[in-house]
Amino acid sequence: MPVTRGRRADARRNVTAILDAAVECLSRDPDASVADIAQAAGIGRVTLYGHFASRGELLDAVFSRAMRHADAALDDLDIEGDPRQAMTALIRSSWRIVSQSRALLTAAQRGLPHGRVRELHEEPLRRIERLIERGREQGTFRADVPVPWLVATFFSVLHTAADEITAGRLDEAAAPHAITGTLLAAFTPPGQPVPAPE
Amino acid sequence: MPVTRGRRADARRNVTAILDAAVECLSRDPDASVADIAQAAGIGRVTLYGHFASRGELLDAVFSRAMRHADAALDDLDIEGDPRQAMTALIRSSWRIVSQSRALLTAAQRGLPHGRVRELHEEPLRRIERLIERGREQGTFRADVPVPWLVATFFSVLHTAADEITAGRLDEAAAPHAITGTLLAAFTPPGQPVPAPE
DNA sequence: CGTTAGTCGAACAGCGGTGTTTGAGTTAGC
DNA sequence: GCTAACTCAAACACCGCTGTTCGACTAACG
Repeated sequence: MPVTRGRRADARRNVTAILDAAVECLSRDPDASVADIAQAAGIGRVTLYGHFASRGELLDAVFSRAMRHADAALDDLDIEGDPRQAMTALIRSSWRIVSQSRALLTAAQRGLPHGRVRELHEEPLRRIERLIERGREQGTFRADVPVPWLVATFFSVLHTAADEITAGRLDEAAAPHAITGTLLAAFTPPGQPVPAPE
Repeated sequence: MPVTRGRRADARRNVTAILDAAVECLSRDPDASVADIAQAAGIGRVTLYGHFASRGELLDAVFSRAMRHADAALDDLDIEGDPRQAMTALIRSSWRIVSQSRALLTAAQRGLPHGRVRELHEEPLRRIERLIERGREQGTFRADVPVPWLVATFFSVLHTAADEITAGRLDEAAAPHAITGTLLAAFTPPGQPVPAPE
């Protein structure tokens, strides 16, 4: 019952402590146990179960909170104007978020029911979709492949970059250039020249 | 002890039956248990352990066999000539393989030690690397991002397409066009026009 | 046709996780 | 300062999985 209001102050404090600890633990190990998380939060396992009925419920809460934060961070971003410039900005902001909480995604994909991850991604996803559609109408982005495919490509490239960095095959400093370069090229309509990134 | 020669005929038959069943089970459920696999192979669990000392060893055998098959399938493919055309051909062939055994990869990533999956990917991976390098030297592919990054992009896009199909968001028939279109664009040097796929 | 390699089911031990109960202790809030 | 809300450690039952052992059975191979 993680209702955050009407409860005692220490209870509320504990809920966020659990959530924070969960983020930390799951980022380190996507299979982290409830016991691990409780310990990292500095509370007893029983207390945790007092707030979240099951491991799944906790996972859901953790991930959906992270997505809310991500979406909020994207809120103060100007999506209007030249689609290509807007896209570059959107990529940069998204990259910051993804590169931070990539491990969390793995945990969510492993422990949440099929489709739930996507469901929680819905809002930030629609942002990208809208921008792509606008760019298509103006002829800036390619129209010979479906929009959902371009959206998927967007996410895919970001996550791949994160993976490559963790694997030590991609320099963290070189990532932004590689990502934007790749995505802007992937979005360019056949026949048009690939824009130089940055 | 999966030494395939010098053993009795039924033993050899069983080993391949196990491997086949494992592919089938793990494709359906990446967390399939040893019991599931044994049952699907039509043999006892004990017999399976007679051939593979542990779950991990079985998984390794399954996946490395799959990779050997994949690499062999790529062998009769002409990589010489125009890099762009060669790349298109390589993408098509790789796509056939990936789209078939994508679920297997998930199982391998989950159950094999870190890096082992990549290790087994090494040979087919080098194929792509060589082609990309050749294309760079000729100015056909972009040189402003690292080669390993382009290789990672290659795999990433293929796997994403497979995921999108399973999720029902991408039409199977539309996939090849989307994939080659995206990858050829992503590989194009800044300033050069994006080639029309196919 | 005999020997040996291989198979089989049942049963066991061990592990690590989840989720629950109990009863006593502590802290917030009025 | 009283009470209700909350915390906590320990212990429990339960689950499914892995990997092993046993002894009997059966099929391959020479």
